[in-house]
Amino acid sequence: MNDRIFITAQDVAREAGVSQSAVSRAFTPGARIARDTRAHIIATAERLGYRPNLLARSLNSGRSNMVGVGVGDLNNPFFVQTLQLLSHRLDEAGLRLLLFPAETGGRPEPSIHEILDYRLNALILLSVGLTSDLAEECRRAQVPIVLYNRTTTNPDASSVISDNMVGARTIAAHLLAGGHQKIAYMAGTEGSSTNAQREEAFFSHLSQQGAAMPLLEKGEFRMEAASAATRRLLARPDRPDAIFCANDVMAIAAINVARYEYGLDVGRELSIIGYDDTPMASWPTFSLTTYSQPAARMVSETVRLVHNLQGMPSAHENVVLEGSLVVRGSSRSVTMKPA
Amino acid sequence: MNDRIFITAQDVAREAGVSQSAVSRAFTPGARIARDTRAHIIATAERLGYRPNLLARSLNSGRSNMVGVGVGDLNNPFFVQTLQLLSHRLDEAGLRLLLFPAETGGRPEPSIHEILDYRLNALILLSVGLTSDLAEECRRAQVPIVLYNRTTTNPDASSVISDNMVGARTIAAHLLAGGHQKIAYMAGTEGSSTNAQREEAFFSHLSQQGAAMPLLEKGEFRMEAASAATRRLLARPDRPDAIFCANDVMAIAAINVARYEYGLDVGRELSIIGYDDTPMASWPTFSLTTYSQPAARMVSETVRLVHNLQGMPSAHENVVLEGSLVVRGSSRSVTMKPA
DNA sequence: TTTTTGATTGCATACGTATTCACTCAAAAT
DNA sequence: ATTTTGAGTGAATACGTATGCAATCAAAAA
Repeated sequence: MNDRIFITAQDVAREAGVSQSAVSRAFTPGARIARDTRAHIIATAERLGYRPNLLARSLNSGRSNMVGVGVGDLNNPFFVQTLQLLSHRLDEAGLRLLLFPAETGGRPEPSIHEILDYRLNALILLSVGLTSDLAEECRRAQVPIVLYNRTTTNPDASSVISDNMVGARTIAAHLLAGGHQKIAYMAGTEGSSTNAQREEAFFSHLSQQGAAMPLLEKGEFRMEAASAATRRLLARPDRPDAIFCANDVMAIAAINVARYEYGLDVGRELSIIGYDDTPMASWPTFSLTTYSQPAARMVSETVRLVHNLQGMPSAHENVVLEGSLVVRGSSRSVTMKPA
Repeated sequence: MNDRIFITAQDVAREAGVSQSAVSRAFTPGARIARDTRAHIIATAERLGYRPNLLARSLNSGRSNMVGVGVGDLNNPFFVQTLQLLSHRLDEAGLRLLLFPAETGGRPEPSIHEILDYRLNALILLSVGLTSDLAEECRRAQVPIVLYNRTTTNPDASSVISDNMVGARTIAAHLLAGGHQKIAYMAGTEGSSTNAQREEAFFSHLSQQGAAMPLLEKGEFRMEAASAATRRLLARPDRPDAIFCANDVMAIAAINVARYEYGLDVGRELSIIGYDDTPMASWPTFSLTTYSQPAARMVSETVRLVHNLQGMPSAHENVVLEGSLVVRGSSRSVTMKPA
């Protein structure tokens, strides 16, 4: 069927007058082989244009040195940033990144099943929910799971998140300090731990402080849904004076709608706050107040987990990092006098 | 070293009372095997939790069904969009996407060398220049190359681009029709075919029409460089009344600087035009006039090429697709009366 | 009834590398 | 001079699958 011809270790061995084992050893750091022999073999290999077949190596060693990375929504710059960092960090760690679309329209992709059969060192899910089916399948395929920006109660998976409770409470406090009277929460994907934690902490902090129950709309972490949600909020007679959006993408959609469809002065008439601190948030057009997730550290922790899970597949860990509030112009910080 | 234990075809064979070949055939569509035998084997396999080892399969067949995708700058939404489309299309085609960072600070990554040893079906470079060294290396590794959004004179590579000459000329004509007197061109990465074609066509069309030679600044296709370039242009005594930026990212940087640092009314006092038609371009804040590159079709063509190159590694092709001008508010279309 | 056909199946081997084991031989220790 | 040591090497085998080849056997053709 296939007629591609490659130079193998056998060929090099023949040409160099040694055994195939010797060639293998010449390319294995720390293997027992004489200085001169190695030099000679390397030279011959170079001359013949030999390259070790990584598939064969992986098959032999039982691991592919590849990490599967499932991503849900690349329209979210936070995940693009993460993916970028991840590709570099994994690269530095000598691991290859197998990217696959994790869900299309909410349903998990079929390809994820096939991916697992590559003897992956680990599976990283970027903001993708973990079904128990998938967890079970990974267990059987002996592929450790690391959730990024999601948690789970499943003990068979690790996770790396930032402290959503603290973040949401900090934002609630910031809004109260700004003297906002009518606050709204724009929720992300229902059922995601990320949204659940932010929503829960936001509502409970407001309630603890004796503030009114916030309005609630669903934006699914996505631009279009968030635009629609914003319209519903702003069309109300008792229009809110502050919206906390569960991520930056929705916040930017909200700003666009508020400013260009309702002519509102965002930051004065209406405060809008996001979550993530995406690069765009700092652009002057948006100047978005938001809660920064430490992407670089989150990625570092993720890669560390992947490494740790190599030896001990069951050494699962749930990492929670601290973020920080970034105040910009889209929210007012001090109470305004009534007009 | 490694103690992971997997169920192999051998195990299934023993359990089902058949040979290993039979098991293999049971999982190979179109193989000669009896209906009942197959059913029995599949059932046994299911029961034991058997999954075929794709590494072994790839080693045997000589191709990994993986495609390497090298990406330079994920800060550019056009490539994010492309990556997104690509991940779905490749998936549908039964191919896996091996993502790797193609260049860090201008220099190609070392990992690209290692990637090639995975018996890739093809290597796709997203807006990354092809050095002759790399081309040679791919030739030896027998991995066909497809350049996306770049061309090359190298006959060992295919390419998919949109017609940059037509695009740039169309924009030049649009600016002239708008009565602009002092036009500037903000260049992308020097030495890239993409920039070369746009620059060449833009300049030559203006010159053919008897317009003045445009100003030239370099923005490297990147936001920060573009902001700096915009400042240099707008600080001039003979400030331009139009800037054609060689991509959307730079155009948006230019809008931000013009509007928030120089207080200019973009679209009236200063026309700014981009290239790509990134999702952001249509946001009301920017309302960017730009030239649309047909990402979906470009990706389809790319995947088609990857398929075609399977059998005939030398059947290289250079595909050029048509784009279209998208006029929005950031440029004026009609001549304005002098104030 | 004999021959032909064609569908199933197992055996053996290939894919290309890493690694264990046993062996050789020179240097060091006794 | 003899034993011990240890470095260096090759032969053999394992990793898990796919497939060419030959063998088997029942059905169909003669």
